[in-house]
Amino acid sequence: MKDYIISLFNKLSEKLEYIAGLDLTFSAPAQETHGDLSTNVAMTLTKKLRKNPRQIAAEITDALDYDERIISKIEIAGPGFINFFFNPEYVASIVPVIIREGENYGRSVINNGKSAIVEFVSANPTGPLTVGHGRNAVIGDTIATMLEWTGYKVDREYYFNNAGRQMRILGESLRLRYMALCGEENEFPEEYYQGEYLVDIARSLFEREGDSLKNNEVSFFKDIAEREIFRDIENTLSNINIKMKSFFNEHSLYEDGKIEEVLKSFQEKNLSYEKEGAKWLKLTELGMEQDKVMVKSTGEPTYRLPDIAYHITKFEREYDLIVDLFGSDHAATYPDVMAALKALGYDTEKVKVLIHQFVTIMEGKEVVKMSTRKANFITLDELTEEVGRDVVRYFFIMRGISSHLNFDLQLAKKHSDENPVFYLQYAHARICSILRMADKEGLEPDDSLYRLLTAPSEITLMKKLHQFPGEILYSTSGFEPHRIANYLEELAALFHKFYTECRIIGVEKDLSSARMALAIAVQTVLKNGLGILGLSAPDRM
RNA sequence: GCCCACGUAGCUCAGCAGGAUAGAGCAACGGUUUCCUAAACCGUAGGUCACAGGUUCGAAUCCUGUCGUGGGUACCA
Repeated sequence: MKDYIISLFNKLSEKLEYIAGLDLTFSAPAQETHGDLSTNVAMTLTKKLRKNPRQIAAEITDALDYDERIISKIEIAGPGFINFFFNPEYVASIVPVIIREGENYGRSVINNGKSAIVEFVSANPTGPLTVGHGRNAVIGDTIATMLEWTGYKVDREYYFNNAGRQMRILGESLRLRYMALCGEENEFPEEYYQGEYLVDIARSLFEREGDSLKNNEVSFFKDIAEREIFRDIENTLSNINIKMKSFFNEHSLYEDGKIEEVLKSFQEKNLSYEKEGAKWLKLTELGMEQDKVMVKSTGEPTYRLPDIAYHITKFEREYDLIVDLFGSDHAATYPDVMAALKALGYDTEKVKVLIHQFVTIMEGKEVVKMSTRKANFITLDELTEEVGRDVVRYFFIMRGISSHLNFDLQLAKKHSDENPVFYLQYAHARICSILRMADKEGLEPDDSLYRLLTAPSEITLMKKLHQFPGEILYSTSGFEPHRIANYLEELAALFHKFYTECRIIGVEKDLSSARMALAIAVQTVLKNGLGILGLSAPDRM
């Protein structure tokens, strides 16, 4: 609908010069009496034209040449809004369109031929994924799907680091657990990984191999811990419907010599220096506040160097769009990396860094502090088992990524039936049920009869259906997956209202067929939308 | 101290490319089923959009400051 109005104004700019090049905005007014779409152009032009806004609005509307089959009325209201009213018949013509496009309704081709990589989760394999990682996982996966719906070919990637201090401690933790089973008394240090999962791994090792592994090095145990934990992580992700295309090991950057290459490039560009035995990156020269260490005096690189090298591989893999999704605890790290990449000549415009805020876990009124090392966490698996995949996914996607999220575990467990996700799924199940029933009655849908759909609740419902493709585009360009969830809730509400006001079965036959077609259109959009969010669309509940 | 995000109904949160009377769910109260699924629908009540300035014809939305919350500010990632 908006597209049509925009095309009108584009044509208009030939007649009225001052329209050309304007940043036009059209929005759906809050009140129905204000029309279907509204624009404030006239008000924004008052200064430039030195005229009364209503006068300008009149000038514009007089010059507009529109198709009366599409627009029924244009009026000037309030301080100078121009309100457009659409012809109900045009609104209803969306039904056959949706039925024709089916599972593709809402997809667009604007990014066809382009490729994107979305990096997310990226938790180091030191323990099971927690509820905290869940938000990252679900947001990342949904954004990837949204990008696919606009035409991108998308790769989902998980980046991890299996070297360094934390992993050594992990290996040592497992070794100690194992040695204890072999009968060797030991003290388990407080700073080691306390989690039960390591005890489990140790136990299965002992059951399989007895005490024959006693003399192995720490690295042997580290490898085992890593392998087992990764298996667990992949399983956890698959439980909430997430499949990574690739797992990128930081260590490979050393083996390929990428790290060395980056160091050399910085040296060549005179962007690094040595001080106190460490190698520093001249970030101050790139406009940052202070220089940072790239290689510690111990010879180990800090996260910056591999992060830079890793991003270079993304550029070398020739993605058109590079999306990084981090929790706010990583917010401080990426500006350094971006500045460095830019200095090395990479087009950082392609990189979109998304920062989501943390989930605060509440147990009633108590805040639950989680730490993988201290093992006082709630795993994502536990949560999924408790409330189900759909609820987990919906919970993490339904709010804006920049808002802090409170998650009351007691509430989630107790009132899981009241989760809004059921509201959406119920609307879908209800439609399926009606269609089953109608089929039994020998009724058939007929989308060519859409002109019969004129009831107010039908019209508002169909206007909502019109908005779906635009909503996807808008949500995707702003990386705002929660908007899809909000949209679907509104659509479901309008359907439920339609359901209570209009009967599908038991009315005149043609009207019945037209309403069945409308129901199918709603079902299609719900299913497509739920699919984008990674949720199931049940046939019955 | 400095940097980032956030502060909207009792609770959890939408709205924030400036627009017309600030919304939803839950919780509270009341109503709707001889009729396609009541996991639904309708209604009542609930607000100084943290606070104070500023920009604007117009601010929950943009800017500045204050307060509060979370995160960061390491030769941890």
